[in-house]
Formats: sequence, structure tokens, C-alpha cells
Amino acid sequence: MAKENYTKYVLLGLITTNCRSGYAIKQIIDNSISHFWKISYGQIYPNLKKLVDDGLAVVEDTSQEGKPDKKEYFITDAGREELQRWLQQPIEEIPTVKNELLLKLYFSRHQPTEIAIEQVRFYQVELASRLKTYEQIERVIQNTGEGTEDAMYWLITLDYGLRTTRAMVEWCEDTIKKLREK
Amino acid sequence: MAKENYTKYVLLGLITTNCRSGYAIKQIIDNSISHFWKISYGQIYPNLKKLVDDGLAVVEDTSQEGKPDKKEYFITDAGREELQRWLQQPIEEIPTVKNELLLKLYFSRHQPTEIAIEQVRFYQVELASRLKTYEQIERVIQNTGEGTEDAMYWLITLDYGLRTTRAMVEWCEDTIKKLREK
DNA sequence: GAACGCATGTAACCTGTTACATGATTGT
DNA sequence: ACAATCATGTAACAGGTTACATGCGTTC
Repeated sequence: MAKENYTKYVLLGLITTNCRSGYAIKQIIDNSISHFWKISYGQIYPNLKKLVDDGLAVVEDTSQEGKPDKKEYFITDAGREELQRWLQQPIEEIPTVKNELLLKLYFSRHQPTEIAIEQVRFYQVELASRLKTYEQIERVIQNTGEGTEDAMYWLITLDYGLRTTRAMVEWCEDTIKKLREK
Repeated sequence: MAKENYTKYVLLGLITTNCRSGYAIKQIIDNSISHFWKISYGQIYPNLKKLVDDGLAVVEDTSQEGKPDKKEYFITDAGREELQRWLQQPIEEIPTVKNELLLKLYFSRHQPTEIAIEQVRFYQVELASRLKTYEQIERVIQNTGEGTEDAMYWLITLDYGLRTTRAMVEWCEDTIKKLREK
């Protein structure tokens, strides 16, 4: 099966959520979905243009009060069809992360144990802080969006982040113990 | 902080583990560390050459009986220093996976719930199979390498995979329930 | 007029995969 | 002759980041 260009679908999907300009898309990505998807301006703007070229979206110049002009993108029927097709298609692959910490641990045999412990501890601190952010966001969604279907899917993706992160934190704790006892 | 070229360190690290040729490196990656790191021949061979150019490794032509010739790479003192430096340096970033399933769920608001459930179920099946592989490998290591320090670090990285994958499987179960009850 | 947020854009670069080409050696 | 495994390599392409350039509008 040919590999899909995901960026296309991210943009297509986001402009259906009232997130219509390149800038707004970048904002929502950084604030809401960055825990499972990231994207840079260098990808956003050229690809938005491409959506229009491919007839999947149309663009409209909008002037706002108190802010610079912006370009608003709207999905077309063809775009909606394309997005739907992709959403209904089974996922192609389960992600395999490149994990710098595990790589370092894998080669730590000939290193002082101290250093490995230090690495894991640092990782743990970062994860704990990430966890706090997730928990905070969860509370916000539960308070504001309660009941809406949007909120449901948002909470589901967030829950994924919460659970996997918690598992990682626990692994850190136990790994540090193991290394100490060595 | 400047971003490191991890491939370099993977190769440098692997040639210290008696994994000396491009082919052997590819094998060990596919069989042992692919759950946290992947790499293709298109990266391996040019980068091995680069290690030599940079004085971090030396290469030696070796002829074997019953098999074609191969090139064996050995780390130099400079290479060992460079590897050590990297291993002791704090990790730069916690990985953020691009997760196709979460992306699709995020945009599933306007889709029939059936489809979302189907996607999650498929993901769950894949994860379950991955989990079985991990558990099998774990048993093999515990039986053969017991006690050696190599085995310890191997088990630690594997444990990471086991725990996070288990958390994901549980998330799948609960998410399917949630979607059904909707 | 400086700083800041909003907004769009791109060129240079880096990383990495895919697909292909090549060939040795062994076993059937 | 051929398939399979071992072994090395590269060119074309795809995907993505970084760093920069540009400019509007508001606030201090």
C-alpha cells in the first residue's frame, strides 16, 4: 500500500474545525495535538497552497479589525471526500518511536551506573512535568466542553497520552531502583 | 543546543558490541533494537564510511570461509571518546510520536462511531501481537543471558516496551467500551 | 520607536527511505 | 540453473526543520 502524506490530512482535518489560517493551525497544533503530532510553518504554508491547487480547499482573503489580514481556507466537497476516505481507511502502521534514552541505556554497559541513573532521572522529571500539563488540560476540557462530542474524542487522545506517560514514569522509578541495587 | 546526529552514535555504539559490518548492524537493529530505533542500509553504509573519514573508526577487509568478504569496522580512541561524551550528555528530547490512530480519532467527530471502534480494534490487535513478541524475547534473554550486565540493560529497554505497550492495549480496551456506550 | 503578537512565506539544509544494482557462496 | 543468504553500495526522492525575511497593527 502506498504511503500516505499525512500532513495533507492534518491540514484538511483542521480546517474543518474552524481553524482556517496557517497561523491558527500552527497554534492549535502546538497547544492541542502536539503530544501526537507536530508540524512546522515550513510544512504548513506550502501544503495549504497545494490543497488549493489540488482542489481540496479554497482560500479567501479576510481583513480583520485590529489584526493583520489573513487567509482563510475552506474545505471543498472533493476535500471532504478525500478526508473521509482517509479516516475510514485502516491505519497503516503503529508508530515506533526513536528513543534517545533507550539508545543510550542500550550502550551503557561500559559506563558508570551513576550516569545511567542520572539520565533516567532527568527523563522522569521531564515526563512528570508533561503529565502535569496533560492533567491540567484534562481538567479544563472536563469543565468546559463536558458532554459535547468534540470533547469526547479530545479526551480519548489525551487519555492515551496520560496512560502511556504514567507507564513511562513508573518504568523510570523501577529502573532507577534496579540500577541502584546493581 | 545543537542537535546531534544520532545515526553516528548508533553505529559507533554497535561496533563496540562485536557487530562490525554494515550487514550485521542491520541484522541486530532489526532483531533487537527496532522497538526503539530503526535504520536502513541507505543510512548505514554512507555513515560507516563517514565514521572512517572522521577518524572515529577504522575499517578492515575480511575474507570468510563459506561467505562473501565483508568489511569490519573498529572504533578508534577518538571514536570511543566521542561515544562516551554523547552517552554522558543529558538527553536532548523526549520523543513525541506521530500517531496516525490518534490523529484519525481526533477528526472522527463527524464519522460513524463504528469506524472509530474498528480503527481502535485493529490497533489493539497489532499491539497485542507486538506484546507477545516482546514477552517471548524477554523469556529468551532471562534464560540465556541471566546475570550478565549486557542482559540487564537489554531487559531494561525491553521492559520499557512491555509497559508502554500494555498501557496502550488497556487504553484500546477502555476506549472501545467508551465508544460503544456513547 | 521599541516590543510584541499576528500573519505569511521560503531557501537551505538535513535526514531518511525506497528501489535498484551488484556480486559471492552455498545448497538443491 | 536457481533460489537463498550474505554482503555492499547508491541515486532519486520524500518529508521535514531551521533560520530567515517581511510586514501589519497595537500597546507602552
